[in-house]
Amino acid sequence: MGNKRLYLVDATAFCYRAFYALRGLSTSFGQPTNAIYGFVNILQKILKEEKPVYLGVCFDVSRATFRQKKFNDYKIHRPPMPEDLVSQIPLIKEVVSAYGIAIVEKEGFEADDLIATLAEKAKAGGFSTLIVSSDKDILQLVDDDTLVFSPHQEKDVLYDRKKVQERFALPPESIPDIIALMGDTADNIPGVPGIGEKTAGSLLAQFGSLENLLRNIDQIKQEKIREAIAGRREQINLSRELAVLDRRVEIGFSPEALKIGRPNQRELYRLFKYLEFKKLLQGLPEEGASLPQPEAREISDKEFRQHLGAAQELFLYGNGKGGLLISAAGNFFSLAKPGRDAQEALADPRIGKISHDLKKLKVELARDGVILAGFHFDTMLAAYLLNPSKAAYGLRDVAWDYLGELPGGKEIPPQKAVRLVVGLREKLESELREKSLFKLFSELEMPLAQVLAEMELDGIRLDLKVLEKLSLDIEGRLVKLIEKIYALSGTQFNINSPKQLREILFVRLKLPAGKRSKTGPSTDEEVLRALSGRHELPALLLEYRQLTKLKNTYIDTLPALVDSKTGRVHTSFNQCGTETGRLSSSNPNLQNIPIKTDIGSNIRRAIVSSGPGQMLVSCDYSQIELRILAHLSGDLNLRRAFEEDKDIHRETAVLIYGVPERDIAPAMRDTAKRVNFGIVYGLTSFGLARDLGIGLDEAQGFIDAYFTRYPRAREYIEAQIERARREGFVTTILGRRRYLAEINSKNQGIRQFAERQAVNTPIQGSAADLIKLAMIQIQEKIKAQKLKSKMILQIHDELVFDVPLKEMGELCGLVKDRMENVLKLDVPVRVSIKKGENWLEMEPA
DNA sequence: TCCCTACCTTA
DNA sequence: GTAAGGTAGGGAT
Repeated sequence: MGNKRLYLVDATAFCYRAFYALRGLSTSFGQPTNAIYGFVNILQKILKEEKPVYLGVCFDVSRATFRQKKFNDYKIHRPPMPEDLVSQIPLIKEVVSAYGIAIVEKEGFEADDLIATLAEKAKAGGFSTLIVSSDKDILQLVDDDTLVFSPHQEKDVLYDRKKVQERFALPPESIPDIIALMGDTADNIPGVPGIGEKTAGSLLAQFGSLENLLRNIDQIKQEKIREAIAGRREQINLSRELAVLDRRVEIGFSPEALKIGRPNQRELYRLFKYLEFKKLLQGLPEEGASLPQPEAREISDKEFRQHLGAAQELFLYGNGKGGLLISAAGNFFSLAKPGRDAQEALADPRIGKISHDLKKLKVELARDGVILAGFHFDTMLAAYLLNPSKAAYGLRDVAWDYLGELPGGKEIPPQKAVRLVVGLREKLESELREKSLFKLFSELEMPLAQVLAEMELDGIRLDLKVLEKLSLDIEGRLVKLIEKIYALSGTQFNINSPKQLREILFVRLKLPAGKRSKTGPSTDEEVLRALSGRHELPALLLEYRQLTKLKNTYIDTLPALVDSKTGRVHTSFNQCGTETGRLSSSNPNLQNIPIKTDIGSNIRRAIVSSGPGQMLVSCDYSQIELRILAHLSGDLNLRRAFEEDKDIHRETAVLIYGVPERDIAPAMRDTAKRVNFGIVYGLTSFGLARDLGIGLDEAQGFIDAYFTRYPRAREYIEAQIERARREGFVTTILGRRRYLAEINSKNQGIRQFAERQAVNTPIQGSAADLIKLAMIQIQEKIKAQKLKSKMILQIHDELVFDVPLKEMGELCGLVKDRMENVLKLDVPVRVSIKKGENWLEMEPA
């Protein structure tokens, strides 16, 4: 055969598949794009892997196909193409054309028939054909010159005669016979009930052909199948006719017409930009890449002062090598290494610094001994406040969202980056002002960024000896534990693998499976605890899990993160890592150091003050979220409880059980405590029942009682949900926003999740506002009073300080004052203070 | 090497 | 029932 190969793609089939596989993808203005995205990905895969020269993309034009005319029932039961898919078809065709690829379609014919015809004609023209399709009935076309490629998530399959034979035990010619028996849901061809791929195959193998089978129905051994086939002769014959593809559609075939032309990059860029396909855009050459940009001239430190002039603002972007790209007073220039004059300007708080992620820049510059101060405008933080729910806040992401520019390539050239920052600053500032977020931005997040940079740079001292000893202890316990686990299991396996563990527990030991995870029976803590009464193994597994978790996550990991220069660990506080306004911490995450179990909390003994004569001080907000609920809702009973300095959980127990305080048993207080927690999370009867291990009715009873006694808490909760529905977002005490797009979802589960977020976000976010503001003021005071104390950690409602003994009194006083009085709430705010040599052994200060 | 799932740690 | 980050396994690449 000729060495030229024709590629034919069944576009309609892939559009359907992508449409149902990638639910929910659409542009910001509501154009669904899931089918387009899925199709383009398949197309790119073919282009990349096969490098076709001749390629045709075939579409159905399905109004009154010849099949419908011929067979009245055909596809009349099939619902019309969904509206959201219909709207994507023209766009897919535009993309295909932009790639320089021919579209094949003919009024009244399906893609399958066009493919059958073209493959037939290609043969005569000396081409071999590779059909790209996931349809079963296309396999009837497979022969020596015609192959079918079926791209699949797990495994692509290339069908030749042998492969078809392997799968169906029959040659390609028999495919219509198979479909006549088993049906084809994708094509709405009815099958015989009870007959699937296997039965159809074995029947046909036995009788040779459908025709022969129908002639000798009485020879079918299984009674049920015999009767089913006998009763459907007519339908089976019709189905077979439907399954046979038409290889003689009147269509011209000129191979040259299917030769791929030059892709129109501009058109692809326009389409992908319109469709908001960021990843695909990055694969294209950058728009205007050929246009030269004015060069940012490298200047010496001597020239710096001239270029700076009287500028009060500096736009900065790090080049990653300690150098800087700078824009000042409209001049663009670069600085290989900041000299004396430049360093002075960088450290001068009166000269405002503008960049994307100033905290990171400050930390990087500090490594070279360069001080950065005067944080003025951070485009990353601005974008975060405008919408804290974005997946990423890199310069590329923000430039795309607010300037519609998508810098290509892996890294944005610093030259380009500083220009983007200049453009973004103006745009973002006006949006912040429009949404009344500018004050929160400039008076809270901007100064906080500087505080966080200082905390990161200071770092935390570890006592490595403590960790070393813990590691050895645990190692020893694990060795014995593993031995016992293997013995009880009767085999050695990877205990860390939930998959293998599942096999041991539920197959080998035949223990009863509990709840299911996505992939099978769960082996999580709850399940293991439930099983621990029936067998020795689950309890050992729980201990194993706890010990390996502690060892791998903390004990053996923390020492590796000690900086060799400073001898300390320097966590990163992520200022745009949460949707509520909280901080997050990583590398290492010091916000989830164990405390709840004895064995775990030992790790805290390794987190120590910076030296002799220093102590750690931990300052904790008491019940801050419930106090904020009391403030925001104005509920009288909640407010009174805090004003009278009551134990809030006890008080809640009194109210929901309706008994005097002296009759509140510890278990009752505990129940009330869980209800209080639940309220803050957007309580449901289902969730509370699960947590308390009680029935739904009983849980609902507690919730009803709660809201009867705290009526304005209920009003507040309803008002938040209502607000989110009406305006699309909720806000915190300082006006921080979180958009909740799914609050009006038609899917009940999704909608209710958004409702719980609407309840929780103002509370959690307001608490975050409060502590962030306190951190700024505390840092100011520490500096103003020239204290040596350092704020080293924030754990959502707790601040940790490293304090010289002689500053203890002063520091504790100022911290307590700022934390408690930073904002005036309608209820008192309480902070408790503990001190100690390490973060575990602490006593009240 | 990258991505997803399962599990577990915190407030 | 809210909000995070980290590790390991395992499969796709």
